[in-house]
Amino acid sequence: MPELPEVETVVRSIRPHITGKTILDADLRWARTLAQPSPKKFKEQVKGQKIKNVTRRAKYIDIHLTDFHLYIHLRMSGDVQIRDMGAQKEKHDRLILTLSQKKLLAFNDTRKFGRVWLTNDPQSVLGKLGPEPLEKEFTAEWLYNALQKKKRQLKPLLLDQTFLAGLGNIYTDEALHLAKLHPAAASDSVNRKQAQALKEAIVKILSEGIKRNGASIDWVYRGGEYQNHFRVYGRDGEACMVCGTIIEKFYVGQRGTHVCPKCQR
DNA sequence: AGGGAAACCCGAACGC
DNA sequence: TGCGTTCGGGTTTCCC
Repeated sequence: MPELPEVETVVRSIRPHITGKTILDADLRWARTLAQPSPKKFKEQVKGQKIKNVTRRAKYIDIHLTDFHLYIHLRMSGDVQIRDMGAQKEKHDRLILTLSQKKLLAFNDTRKFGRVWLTNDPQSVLGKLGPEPLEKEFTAEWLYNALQKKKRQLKPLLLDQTFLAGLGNIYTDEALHLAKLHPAAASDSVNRKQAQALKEAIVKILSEGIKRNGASIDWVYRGGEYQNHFRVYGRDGEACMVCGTIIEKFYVGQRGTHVCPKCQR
């Protein structure tokens, strides 16, 4: 399931292959994939656009075009693939862009949760996002102050993309374990030292995920192997790698949550 | 404001 | 083996 490190992996893998190419045609295979604008307008507008660059903001893939930004959010099961012209269509393809130089860009998404936007106003898509955890703006001081201003459980707050943009369920569990903080703890109960530890844990966990090309639980295509290095995620019933206590699983804010009851108070 | 629930989806995993 | 049920993941939206 694509979280930030998986999205980063996709961006890095497609960027060198599509930058500089022109979009010749668009085949929209499931209308609801498109969040904005209408399918007809989308096709009109995207044709003839040249791909200038591919970047990432939080979990949004940002394809910079001549006059627009094409944003793709992979949500749960999405993937973006480059294929040769004439390649067989795949079962869960939602959008296929025909590119110059006989290439195709396919957005494939089994569970149909992923969405695509075409706009010349980045704010309309990204406007509400919080800071980027791997940028300089994300400091321990900022985190401490931001946590103080809220009275929410730590994990749901960290998952809130308007608070901090990029953490998903897996990496949040991992970061909280590394920082020795309990997911249900009140955000304003975290002291400066703990905020510092949490900041460092988040950066470390995300960087580690990127280094290992993502976790790929049911997202096998990229072959990420971070899943072999989970500290707590999916390890309920097994021993904590730090203290040997049995990892527990319960729900916080409707999300499956994994915790070492001894390390995380 | 924050929390809970439901909705959107499918396939894998599970129970019988 | 086959069939029905449950689960999970990211995000939005609605309700209390």
